[in-house]
Amino acid sequence: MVAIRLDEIDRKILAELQADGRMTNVELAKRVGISAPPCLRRVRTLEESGLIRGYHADVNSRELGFEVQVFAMVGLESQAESELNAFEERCREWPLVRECHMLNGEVDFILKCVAPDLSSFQQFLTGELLTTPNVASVKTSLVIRGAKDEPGVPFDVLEERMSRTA
Amino acid sequence: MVAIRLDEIDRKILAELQADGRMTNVELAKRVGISAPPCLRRVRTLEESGLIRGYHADVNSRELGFEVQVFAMVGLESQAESELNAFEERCREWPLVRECHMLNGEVDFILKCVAPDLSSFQQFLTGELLTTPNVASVKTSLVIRGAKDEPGVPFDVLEERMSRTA
DNA sequence: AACCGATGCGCAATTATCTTTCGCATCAGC
DNA sequence: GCTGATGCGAAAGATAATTGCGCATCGGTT
Repeated sequence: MVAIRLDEIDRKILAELQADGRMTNVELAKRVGISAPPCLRRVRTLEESGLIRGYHADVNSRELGFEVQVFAMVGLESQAESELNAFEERCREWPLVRECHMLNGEVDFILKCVAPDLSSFQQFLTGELLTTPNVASVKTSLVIRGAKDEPGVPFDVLEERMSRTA
Repeated sequence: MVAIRLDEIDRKILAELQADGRMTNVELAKRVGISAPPCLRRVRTLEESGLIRGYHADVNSRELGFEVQVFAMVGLESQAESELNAFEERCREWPLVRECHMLNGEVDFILKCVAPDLSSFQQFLTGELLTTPNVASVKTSLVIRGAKDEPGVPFDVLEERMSRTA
């Protein structure tokens, strides 16, 4: 993963593909103001550099049958590095856990979970999470409703910064 | 948004496009075991039904210059519906706030934020979030490191459920 | 049991897009 | 003012998307 120098065209490409990852290359090229071949080369470079990690369809989880979304705050008994790694590895194995972030402050981890219904989440909570060794405390909060869920990063903030730096 | 009956092929399509949203239709068709034309028709139907909300490139935010990721727990003075809506609307306008979920329990909202660096987050926190009317308390937690960040939903859990129902 | 409309498949042909190759322009460093 | 590196655009062949159409299957009906 080499550090890449991005020009404005690259940033536009990223912004466009973040907004619509299935855009055709010719459409993308048109929007960023270059022809298709160099545009494709830039996209490939961005992919290979790791700046673009992948492309994902944004699936409506509720419609699909995942009615429940929960944030879980987890505290561990021991914060030794090996214990932290062990817990993270567990999280990677649990399909209902979609995100796991280590935090500063009183809580060690925050988990974003989904589940088909409350009872299957409770089952996961009591049967899996709470019985995991080294887990000291778990506080869960149900998502009542979602107000905003934007994927990725705000490119307008980035552009603003770039123009100030330049 | 009509309720759609999904068969196994549809679920496979969703799973594949969630994993790789830029897959060509012919490749997708091959993987789910039908020919290209009906596969494309199914994808269009899934898009129109709202089950597929869109496609997004997964951009490496840290590489791009967003070094800081923060979870903010927000409590409001008043939880009247109009006040809740007003706060949600504010969140939608803040580019640094990527997600905003209303929670049950002591905290009213959880916000997932990104920022280029700590100082620009502090600036947002003190200059915007904390000065917003009706905001009673904000507790922030910096993400030390990310352990898991899977987009979308676990289709294997879904398949399991379906087979039990059938 | 035979009919029949609805649904959904695959094949084939057309159109659009992707991808490679090549030559040319620009620019930094010497 | 030379020279190598970089990146552009045009053209062409390969691949994929998209449309039209005929056929099979499946329920519901007579």
